[in-house]
Parts: sequence; C-alpha cells; structure tokens
Amino acid sequence: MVRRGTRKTADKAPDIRAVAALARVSIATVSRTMNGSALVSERLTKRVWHAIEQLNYFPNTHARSLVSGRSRILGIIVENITNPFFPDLVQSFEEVAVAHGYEILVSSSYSDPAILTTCVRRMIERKVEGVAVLTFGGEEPVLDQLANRDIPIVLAEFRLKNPKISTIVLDYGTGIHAALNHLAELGHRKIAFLAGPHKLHSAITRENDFRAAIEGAGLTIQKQWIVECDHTAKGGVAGFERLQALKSHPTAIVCSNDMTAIGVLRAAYMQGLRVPQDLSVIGLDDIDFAEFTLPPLTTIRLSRADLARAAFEALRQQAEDANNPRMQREFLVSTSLVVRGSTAAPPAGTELS
Amino acid sequence: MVRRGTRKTADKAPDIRAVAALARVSIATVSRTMNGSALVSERLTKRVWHAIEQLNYFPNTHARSLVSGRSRILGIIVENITNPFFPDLVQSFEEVAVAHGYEILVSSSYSDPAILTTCVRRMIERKVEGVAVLTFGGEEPVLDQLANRDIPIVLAEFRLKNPKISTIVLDYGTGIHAALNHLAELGHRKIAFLAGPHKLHSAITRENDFRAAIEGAGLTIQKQWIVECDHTAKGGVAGFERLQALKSHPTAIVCSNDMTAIGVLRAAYMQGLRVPQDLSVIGLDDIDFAEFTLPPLTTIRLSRADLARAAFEALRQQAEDANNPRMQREFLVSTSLVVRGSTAAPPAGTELS
DNA sequence: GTGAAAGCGCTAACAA
DNA sequence: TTGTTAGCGCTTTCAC
Repeated sequence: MVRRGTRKTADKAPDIRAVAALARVSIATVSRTMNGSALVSERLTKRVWHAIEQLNYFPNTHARSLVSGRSRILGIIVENITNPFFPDLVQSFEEVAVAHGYEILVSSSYSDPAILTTCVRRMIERKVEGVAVLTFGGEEPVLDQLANRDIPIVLAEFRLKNPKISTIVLDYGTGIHAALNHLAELGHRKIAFLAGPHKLHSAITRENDFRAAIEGAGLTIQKQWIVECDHTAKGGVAGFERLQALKSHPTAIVCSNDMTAIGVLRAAYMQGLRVPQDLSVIGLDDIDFAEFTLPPLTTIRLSRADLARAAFEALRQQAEDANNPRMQREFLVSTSLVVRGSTAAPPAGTELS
Repeated sequence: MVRRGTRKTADKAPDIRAVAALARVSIATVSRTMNGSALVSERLTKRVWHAIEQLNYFPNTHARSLVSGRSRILGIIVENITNPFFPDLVQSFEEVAVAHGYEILVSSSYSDPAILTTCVRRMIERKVEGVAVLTFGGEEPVLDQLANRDIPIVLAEFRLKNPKISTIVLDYGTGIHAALNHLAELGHRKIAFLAGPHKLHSAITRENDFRAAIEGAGLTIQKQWIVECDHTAKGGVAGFERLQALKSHPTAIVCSNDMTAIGVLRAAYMQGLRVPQDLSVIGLDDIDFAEFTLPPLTTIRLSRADLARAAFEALRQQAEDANNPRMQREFLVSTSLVVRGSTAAPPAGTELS
C-alpha cells in the first residue's frame, strides 16, 4: 500500500495537478504524456509516468469527456433477455468495445416505447458516441432524438430513410437455403415453418426467406404448414400442436428461432414422437444452448459475435468519419447451417400420406 | 460552434445556458429547477420546464459528475458469460440500478487477474460509486485499489477482513437440504455429488453443504461419489462417466450447478439411461434453461434477482451512509428446491446392489 | 427567491 | 519542447 507522508487515512483520488507537482512539470505536460502526444521529451515522459504510478493516478473520464466532447461510450439497446440471444450479443459487443477502449451502456427496451424513450434519454445524457439498436423490432420514431443530435446509429434488420443511420442486413437466406437443401437431401418433402411474431421485422424476413427457399427447392408452400408463433418455447409447443391437429403432418419443422425449436422438441417428447427418427427439427440463431438440447439441435447459426462486430464497426466508422459527408452504410452478416442431431431421414412410408 | 438563435440545422445539443436564456432566468435557476430544489417559485419553475421541453434539453452527466463528484454509476464484475448464470445476474442488477437512477458498468474478469486489473481501472476512471464483485472467485488483492479510494464494494460469497467491504452470504444449505430430503422421500440412499472446480469459493461451499446435508440425512459420505467437475456441461458428461465406471452406481446425482446437470442428462441419454426412471438428477442455480431440458430439470434455485437486489442494496447503503462509520455489512440470499421432472423413485432392486 | 461567480479535472490553443 | 490559460456544462456557495 502506497503511503506517502505519514497520514494514515486513505489518500483521496489524486488529480492531474498532484501528478504535475510530483513530476515537477505543468499539468499540460502530464496530459500530453498520458495522451501519447509526441512532443514530450523522454526525460519528462519518464518522470511523469513515474509520478503517475507512484500516486496511483487514474484520469477522470468525466473531466476528459467534458472538455474533449468525446465520451468513449457506445450505447446498445436490445429487446430483453428472456430470449437467450441477447445476453450473448451484449457480451460480444462489450468485448469488441472494450478491446477498442470504449465503454458500453446497455439498455433493454422490452418493446415498450416509453422505456425506449428513457433508454434514449440515458444515452444522450451520457453523451454516447453511437448507439446500436439491436431490438429487431420497429421502434424508429424515438431514434430521431439521437439522429437529430448527430449521434451515429446502427440498426439491425431494417433500413431507415434517415441517411445518418447505418444498417446491418441479416442474410438469413443463405442459412435457410442450406437447411432446406439438407432436409431435401435427407428425403423430406413435407416441411413446415413455425414463424415468429409478425410484429417483429426479423420474423417476417425469416418467413419470407423460408418461402423463397421452399420454392427454390421446387416444393410448394402449404399454407397450413406455416404457423405464426411467438419465439418462445411455449409458443413452439403450441405451434407443434397446431401442426399435429392437421390431417397431413410434416416430416420436418423449421423454426424461426431456437426457442421455438426447443418447444417443439419438448412437445414431440411429450407425445412420444422421437426426434429425429419420427420428426426432424431445425432451429435458427444457434444460441449457446442449442448444443445441449436432447437431441442436440440442428440449427441455422446467426453469429452474435459477427453481428456485434458489425455493429461496432458501423458505429466506429460513423464516429470517426464525423467530418466526412455521412453516407448511409450497409453491413452484411450471414448465416450458416450447423448440423447436429435433430435431423434425419423421414420415417419410411410418409411420402404418400 | 454552438449556435443559438434561429437556425434550421439540427440544433446541436442545447446546454443549460440555452435553457436559461429561453426561460429568461439564470443558469442557477435552471439547475435548481432540475434538481428539485425547493427554492424556486412556481412561476419560474413552469417557465424553466417549458424551455427544457421546448429545447429538448438533456443535462450532461459528465459535467454533473465532475462538479458534484457523484457519477451515479455502479460497477459490476462477473466472471464470464459462458455460464448462463451471469447474463441473468447482470440483467437483474441493471434493472434495479436503472430503476433507482443509476447506470451500470459491466466487466468480465474471465478469472484473469490482469483483466481484473483493467476492469478495476475502468471502474475507477469512470468514478463508479460502488462495485459488485460477483465472480465467485478469489481475486481479492486488486480490490484494494477500490477500497483504498473509499469506493464501496460488495462481494458474493466470501468475507474479507477489510471492513469497508460488504458481503453477500449465499445460503446453499437450505436448498441442498431440501433436495436431499426430496431424494430421501423418494427412496434414494445412494446419492452422488458432481462438484465444481475447487478454485471457486462457491464450489467448495456447495460441496461442503452437500456433505453436511448427507450426514444430516443419516447417510454416509461415499468418497468416490463426490467427483470434482468444472461447472460445464462437458464436465458433467465426464463426471457422469467417472461415476458409471464405479462398481456401485448412485441412483441419484446432485450437481454443483445446472450446466453440470445438463451434461449428466446428455450422458445418460447417450447411454440409454432414462431420467428420472433409472436415474434422478438435480441441478443448482435454476438457470432459465433448466425449465426446458428434457426432462425439465429439478434444481436448487439461487435467484439471480435476489442476488442482484442484495448487491445493489449493499452498495447503496454504503454509498449513502458514506459519512457514517462504515461497518461491514452482511446480506443473505437463500436457495430453494424447484421440483420438476428429473427426479423420481429409484428403480426397484437398486437398494441391495 | 434569484443571480453572479467560483470552480470540478481535464484538454487544447496559444505563448514562450 | 514546455508552460499558461481559457473554457467544457454543470452545481453550489454567497450575495442581493
């Protein structure tokens, strides 16, 4: 424990003046040294660092932000964490951000405009240098608050007319296509889709991509085999039951997200249907847990790390090119199929039913 | 740079002076109004709020923190998020914090002292008003940096001699006891424990509580039935296999955490052992996912929300009683048994083997 | 009740 | 190269 002088009390946070005094230089020199400015002689640089260490000095970021106008804080708004997709995403975002010397400010919007407003308020008050809006929802209007203040924004999933807002386009098509190919190769022809809630932009995109892929595979879309669920396990159970109530059953079910697939797994288990022997199931997202379901879930991976990286990159570019004419940028994050244990050839004889 | 007046360009962030000007009062009055100071006449209060709204003004927290010395930021350090326990915890902590007007600064220590040092540095630089260290690990030394600066700290699991540090005591005993009672009532006598890594303080506590509960239940501890795993699913698989390699098999396995239990579920499934008919499994934590395993996992719940609330409360008390002689406080968070589908009576005839 | 003015700890002009 | 100084946007005495 460093204790100078002979006082017993814990030394209160030293400031730049204390460092300057100890190093016998001006506070400007201390500032320059810390910020790696080239114009400090080696002799003084050494003395300053020495003083900094000796005093255990940490610069006050609030003071720094106040004068420089840069907070080095990035905001991230997600929907909520009931869906295991989000914590992962936040963690990944935090990792990239911290690696680049940024702090992050996390907010959950819970799809509630009032809460979103508060989130935005917090972001503005803390002077964030950019905000990643990864709610996959549709709450644009409030974001104008940010845009009007020239705060960079990146949005997953949809393009806004506002040119100041960058977009991350999620290419579900590739993964869904691969999934259908996989299923087709196994011999499936009767494929259902458990969709997400239509209020979610991403859910609609996923569904459309599924439809396109079905047709691309030369199959025809069966209306009753596309049922809207709510992206929860419970919803998956319900969706599965709806499917079972039909006269003709699909041999494979593709789900709009992993939670839905987990519900299907559960419902099938309860009904004594074996996965994958009697029924193939495919999820989407590849949440950490997909690996540990019984059987392990075949799923379409949407990498949270990739998404987080793209969001960070988008924000950084916007922030650093603040002077450049800000053009609308687009970033692409792709998906891929991860084959695990929930898919297999359909049971014999189902081709005819 | 700041342009007041009637420009059409996106007005750059208005400041307190702009508000004062519009409301025709001094900036002091604006400040007082915002902070709810009683000594502002109703007439001016109204005018000020009106101006604030009209300008869409948000106070700059950095400036505020700088002058007031209070940042309204709380730090939280967790281990990492591979274990699904943590994101939940962070989310709960964020919720309480935001509800009380605090922001949070999250850091993962990854059990790496070097990273922890950086975390602590970030916390100090941002002038956090308290830090919740919920790593369940044993990285005390660095924390002195915080303690020395009189920053309140709350630690889960262990007591430090430092009187400035509050502690949250996790009462696993209650839950583990209930679990063993449950098992005993079902008829189990041969109960194994898949422990966590001994470097984790919490793992050791859990194991000790298990031993105590076993003896409390009138059973004797079988050394080979307590095996150290690593709190991952993979570790659970390995632990299960170690158990199966023994001549005498337990009829029930209690796991130090849910991930381990999930590994056991998986390994049992692979070996064709049915849970719960052939083997009962109990987890600990009650992560969100425990509800969705096949079968749904019976587990000992350690509420992340309770833990987060306790941590927040501890910090707030310390922060607000800054002047009071700071005494070491202890908070208790309890556990309870959640019975789901992974436990049942042992298979007939196993009593004798 | 209200306003003027002194900083909080730092960065960035500008001087030397 | 180094030091001096003027604020960044706010809170908070201290006068009035």
